[in-house]
Amino acid sequence: MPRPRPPPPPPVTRRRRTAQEARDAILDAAERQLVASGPDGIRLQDVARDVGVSHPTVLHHFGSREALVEAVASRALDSLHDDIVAALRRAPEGEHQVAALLDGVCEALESRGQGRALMWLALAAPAGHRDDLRLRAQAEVLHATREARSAGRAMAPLEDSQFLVVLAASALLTQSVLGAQLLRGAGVTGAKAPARFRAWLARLMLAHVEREG
Amino acid sequence: MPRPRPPPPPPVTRRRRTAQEARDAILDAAERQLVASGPDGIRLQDVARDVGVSHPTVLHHFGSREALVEAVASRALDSLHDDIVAALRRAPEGEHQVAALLDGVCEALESRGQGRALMWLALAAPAGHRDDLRLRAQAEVLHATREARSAGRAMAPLEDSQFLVVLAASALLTQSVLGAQLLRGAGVTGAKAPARFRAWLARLMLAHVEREG
DNA sequence: GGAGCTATTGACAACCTTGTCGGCAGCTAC
DNA sequence: GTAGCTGCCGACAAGGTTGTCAATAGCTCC
Repeated sequence: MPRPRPPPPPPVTRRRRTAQEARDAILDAAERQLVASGPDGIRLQDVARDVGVSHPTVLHHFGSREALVEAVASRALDSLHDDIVAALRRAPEGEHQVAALLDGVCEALESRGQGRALMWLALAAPAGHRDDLRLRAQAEVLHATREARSAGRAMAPLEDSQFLVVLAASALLTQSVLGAQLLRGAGVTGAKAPARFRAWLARLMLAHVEREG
Repeated sequence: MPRPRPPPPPPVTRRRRTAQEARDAILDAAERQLVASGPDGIRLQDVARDVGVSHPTVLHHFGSREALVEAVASRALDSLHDDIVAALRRAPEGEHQVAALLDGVCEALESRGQGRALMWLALAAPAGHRDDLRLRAQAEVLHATREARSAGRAMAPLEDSQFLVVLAASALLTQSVLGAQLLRGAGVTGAKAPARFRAWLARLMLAHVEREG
């Protein structure tokens, strides 16, 4: 007779969510952990406490820690991708197009720490496992725009547009991870330094495009 | 009488290093772990096994895991800084100066995974703890060079040089972490893609400097 | 009101990690 | 050779992690 009645359990009333609500809440908490401490920093106990459930509940919904990490990583990358696509679509026409575009992507990378999440995952990935940065389409759009503008004049090769996209992605991603740290390290001061840097980068890219076609 | 003689220990002959040799070997192993799995991935047991000692030996030499991580991080960052300074000094004069410089810094970042180590540490750092990227001196050297060249003509502000250095650092660092992943994601193919990208970046920077003074 | 489904839970197990401790064993100096 | 310093080790402790399981308790449907 092993303890037929454990000490009368405190008459707490359990909250019962739908499976979807529970999964979402758990993913939210896990994503915060991912951004803050990386995939290895995701602890079932912490996530559970954050959501207000016990850790077996997390396992009930995701099966294993590994599956949870996979789920949160997929969701974060998809959401980042969607945000970036939305930012690109939102970019206005005209002179300040590039600057606004960079600002939009920057917002997508930094608003919820998605840039950090991406970098964590890239570092932790077992040697090129996640290789879908999905920049190809953006490079092609940029190149098509340049072709339309050039109107038959000398035209830079496709690789030039690809490199431009890679350069912008590198700069914005690094900014989202290192924050103002890199700028401060170089001696740039002021609260608006990141914004100034983005504007400068936009001018640099624009000048390059106008020079090279 | 608790086991006065455990099964006669296998007559292995211990290897006895000097304290310095042991510390260095342990740091080497811990650094490999740091590059591969980040600071959180450094396990005393793994490091010890890698070196060929028992884990209490590691604790004997460093006192605690935290101290070991701190030591390996400091050593890695110092070594990276030294390598980069050496690469900058080595850069030749003349037209291909910038390209060679980027190649040198790239080598310093990638040869032993130092770029990955830096990014791991930046991500894991508790909100701007390590802020010494030490780019300021390099920005100032670049600016001085430009001033000497400009010879009194219109001169870009110091911030322009600082942004240039930040941009180059971002691109090279991202390359060292994401490797060819980013380039492949943008649609760039070929084994020499990273080198081509660096050469392209060098031309871009050079063109900017010649345009802006 | 009652039955069934299932989200939820406490208790437990197995494992791994850091850290401590006493003692063993190379190396050096005398 | 032998005494001492100290690098090194086996064994153990304490705490934290993931994962299992049987049981509980909300919610919906009848």
